[in-house]
Amino acid sequence: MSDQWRGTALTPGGQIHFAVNDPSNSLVWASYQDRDDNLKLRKKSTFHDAFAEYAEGNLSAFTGITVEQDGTEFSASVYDRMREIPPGSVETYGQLAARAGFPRAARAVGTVCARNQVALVIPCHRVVSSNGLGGYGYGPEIKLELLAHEGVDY
DNA sequence: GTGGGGAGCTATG
DNA sequence: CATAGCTCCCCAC
Repeated sequence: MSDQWRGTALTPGGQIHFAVNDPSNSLVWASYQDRDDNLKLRKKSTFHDAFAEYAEGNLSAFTGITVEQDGTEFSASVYDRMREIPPGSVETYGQLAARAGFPRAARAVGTVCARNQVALVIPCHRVVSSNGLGGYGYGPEIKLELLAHEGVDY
């Protein structure tokens, strides 16, 4: 905690708050819902730039940034596969589970998504259910806004 | 189209 | 061990 800092940025889904681990220069938290920590605030960084670029339409602005998030092998694999989904397209929970090596673990993908600490950069919003939009931690409106921004209508 | 039930896999208490 | 979760599929109405 002591070697982290925080920032905010405006994205299509609204104001996002994030935290960066300083030594590793990696994103450890990003959320549309603010939290109460006492990290020092920074106003400029490559992370701010990436969010701004994304908002301006460079949908691949996050490819260069590294993310750190604890979890199991399964969740790590799910997050990896998720980042491979190109902006502008979506994949179902089931398809993602299959690519992660567990064809019947669609629901487990949902659980992992629900506990994702790094919204937007780990693109849970690109994972939809087989019969519709599926859920989203910050509400379906934000999920739809993000997809619309990426050129997907749902 | 609706609704119920169960399979299946992980995460958390 | 039990239960919940951003699911899926199938089978009846």
